[in-house]
Formats: sequence, structure tokens, C-alpha cells
Amino acid sequence: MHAIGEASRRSGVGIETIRYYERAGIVGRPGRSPAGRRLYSDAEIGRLRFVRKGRDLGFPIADVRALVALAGGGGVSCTIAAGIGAAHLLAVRQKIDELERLRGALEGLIESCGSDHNTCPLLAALVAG
Amino acid sequence: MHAIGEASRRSGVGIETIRYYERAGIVGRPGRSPAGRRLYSDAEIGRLRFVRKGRDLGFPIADVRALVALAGGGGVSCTIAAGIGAAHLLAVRQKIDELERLRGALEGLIESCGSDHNTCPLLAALVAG
DNA sequence: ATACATCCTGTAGCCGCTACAGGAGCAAGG
DNA sequence: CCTTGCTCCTGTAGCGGCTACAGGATGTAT
Repeated sequence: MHAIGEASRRSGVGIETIRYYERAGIVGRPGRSPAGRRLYSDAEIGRLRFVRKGRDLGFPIADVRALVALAGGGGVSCTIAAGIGAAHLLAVRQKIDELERLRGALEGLIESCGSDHNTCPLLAALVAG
Repeated sequence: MHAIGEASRRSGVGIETIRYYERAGIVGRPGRSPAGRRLYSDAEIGRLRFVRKGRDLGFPIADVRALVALAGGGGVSCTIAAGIGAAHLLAVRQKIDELERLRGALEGLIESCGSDHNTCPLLAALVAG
């Protein structure tokens, strides 16, 4: 059993964030020492690591909560997990497309700022339309 | 002079958002009718449109505030505006790179979910190290 | 006169943390 | 035993950038 600081170091999740995850019900409440301090088992620290990895992959908290539940249960988990993953992948692809459009627009505007002009093309673009 | 609803329609900025922009000091305070209702000139509506376009290009509010100020003043504005734009473009490119990495990771995981396996690869990846 | 739309202020909620304030516990050195 | 300094506790507020109320006043059309 480890205190929250140790759990934080081992899982890579910040102390405040661990408490937040607990409040938000993403991870269960750990046991407590007689003085009321949180005590984490290795399995619980593993769950924190799981959450961090999910977040690193960009899954929203709601998805991570669902994935945690799936990892706990057995059976048809993989189909459901793959569904969640596929939906998230779609969202990531859409976000990329959106940012690519943005990038194109910005590149055009900034490039035109290099050439000769009286009025700033970037500012003009924002005023127009 | 136009009421806030008309200003919203003409600028494409929501009513609540316009008031938020005013509170946040992104746009100045408009005049008021005798009864205390906001009245917007065409120029002020233009400024709202400017803010919307900046936001559409993904500029954070602080940048938009700066760009509004530049559009108001004259002189060396373009160099500064181009600098703000270039910095934002860099941020957009970094975000894209990050999402591309994410996309790759997700694609790998989800693809492996299609093939034969005992343990779900996606869930396993989250549990592992 | 009445119905309905529009406007006002002020406050709270969203996400996912992060950063306090103000206190209590705990291990080690003097 | 006492102090020092670290960790931990709860509770609350802040970030960005809105969005959505509640509860009231005002404007317009019939």
C-alpha cells in the first residue's frame, strides 16, 4: 500500500489530478489509513496508469471511464472498446482536417504579408466579409 | 444604430457571446438607448465580425484583442500582426503533428482489434507499462 | 390592454484539470 | 520531548471561451 504521493510518482498522474479522478468517479475510492490518508494498492495504481494512457491517447474522460469499466469486466469488451476507439479516431481525424484547413488559411495570409502592400492583408482579411 | 439581436445576426456572433466579449474587454462598450439597451453602429458590428473571423482562424482571445487594437491603430501594424499570425500558425502545426501521432497510435490499436486475439489489444495497451 | 419578443443583469455550468488556503499528521534530528 | 519540514487532508476558486439559465424591464403589434 502506497500513499498518494507515491501513487502519483508510480502512475504519472498528478496528486491533485488523482483526487479529481476520484471525485469524478473515474477511479474508485481507495482505502484509508487510520489517520484518513489514501492508501493505494498496486492494482489501483495500475488503474491510474490506465487512465493516464487513455488521456494521453486523447480519449475524453467519459470514454476513459467506460474503458476502465470494460477492462474490469470480461467477455465482449473488445468489440465495445474498439467502437469507442473508432469513434475517437474519427473525431481525431476530423480535428486534423479542421486544423489543416486553418493552417492553409493562415499560411496564405501570412505569406501575403511578406510581399508589398499598403494595407496589412491579415488585418484586411479579418475586416472584410 | 442596431440592437444587440440585430448586431448578433449581422456579425454572426451570439448575443451572449457579444456581452461576454464586452465584459472581457475584447470589444468596447457600445452606446445605450435611454432605457439602457445596447446600440451598435455599423463600425462596432464590423469589429464583432472581425473578432469572429479571428476566432474562426483559431486565434486565442488574447491574440484577437491584440489584432483588434492593431486594426484600429496604423503604421507598423502589419509586422506585429504577421508575428502574431506566424506564432499561431506554429501552434496550429504543432497541434496537427500531435494529432497525427495520436491518429497513428489509434489506427494501430484499432486495426489489431480486428484480428484474432484473446485479450483486447486496445485495453491491453492501456493496462501495460 | 394584452400578448409576445427582445432586452437587461447576475450567476452558474461545461471540460479537465491546477492552484491555492488553512489545517493535521508523520518521520527524523537535536 | 520538541521542533522542523515534508506530506497529506478538505474545500474552494481559477483557467479559456463561451452557454444557459433566472427573474425582471422594455418594446412592438394587435
